Amino acid sequence: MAERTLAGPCTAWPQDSAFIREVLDRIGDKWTVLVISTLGAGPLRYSDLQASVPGISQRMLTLTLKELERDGLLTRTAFPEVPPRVVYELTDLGRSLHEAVLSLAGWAAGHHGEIAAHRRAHEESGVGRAKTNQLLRKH
Amino acid sequence: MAERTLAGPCTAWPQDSAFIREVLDRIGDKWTVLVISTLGAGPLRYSDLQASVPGISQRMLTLTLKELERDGLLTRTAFPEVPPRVVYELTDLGRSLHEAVLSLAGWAAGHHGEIAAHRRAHEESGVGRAKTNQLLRKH
DNA sequence: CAGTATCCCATCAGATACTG
DNA sequence: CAGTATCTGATGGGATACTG
Repeated sequence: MAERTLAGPCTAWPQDSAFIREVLDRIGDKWTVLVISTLGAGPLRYSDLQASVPGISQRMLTLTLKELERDGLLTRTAFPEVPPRVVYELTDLGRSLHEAVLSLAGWAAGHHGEIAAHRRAHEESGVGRAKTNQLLRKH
Repeated sequence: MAERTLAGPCTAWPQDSAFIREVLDRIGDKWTVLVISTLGAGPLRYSDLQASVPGISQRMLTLTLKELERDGLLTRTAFPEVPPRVVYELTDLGRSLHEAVLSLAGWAAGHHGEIAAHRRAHEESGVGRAKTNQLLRKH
């Protein structure tokens, strides 16, 4: 087990494939990385988070925060004042995940142009001409 | 733009947040990383892929492969024989994504124990005692 | 302010059956 | 062998209304 390459049949790395699924289930949803990245700059209260993540609903913000807190990626601190004030802050674990996501973002920024080009090429050669035989008999 | 930290309000990094979404939409699904990692060891034909990724249905394998091909992450080569033989192979782009995913897997393997511990702690203190007041008035 | 509680629907993915 | 086609249940997430 000196080299962990995670290549070949999944049955050869059942543990690792389970771990990957766990992380991807965590960060693969619509809002988690946005919340984590937003908190990457420092602690924020609920309403500020909602303002900093455009489009997120109260429901999804609350759900996302609860899951992240449960997994120890952030802390929730409620101040017994009126009106209430609740502050969310990344833990060390949360910050380390943020860094891991950043490296993925680096790949994304570096290669998304290449991917976009491939998609356009595919639309032209595939939809435009080659597969016409298959597409024409649609109803 | 010397430092790309992806921290703070999402409105401060609209481009990057879009790129992240694109990658996560690609690798965040149930099968993509498993297929990519499986092909990381070398080219495989359709039936071998299905055998190497336990639980995947024909439908999902086909869909996943099509999307990966469209994005230029792998190539599909059909040999005009009978019975048919189709071989899938990662492109350079696909291999670079595989590496990016590996670093995430490294984080997962290194920290999943910590996360699991947090979850257990949460279940004991949260479900077990503290939030009883809220839980008891369930219907 | 910081959440809960419901309703509702669009998409995802599994199972099954069929085909070049 | 390498797919396609169709049906269907699960679930993710938006909109809206209400509360301590």
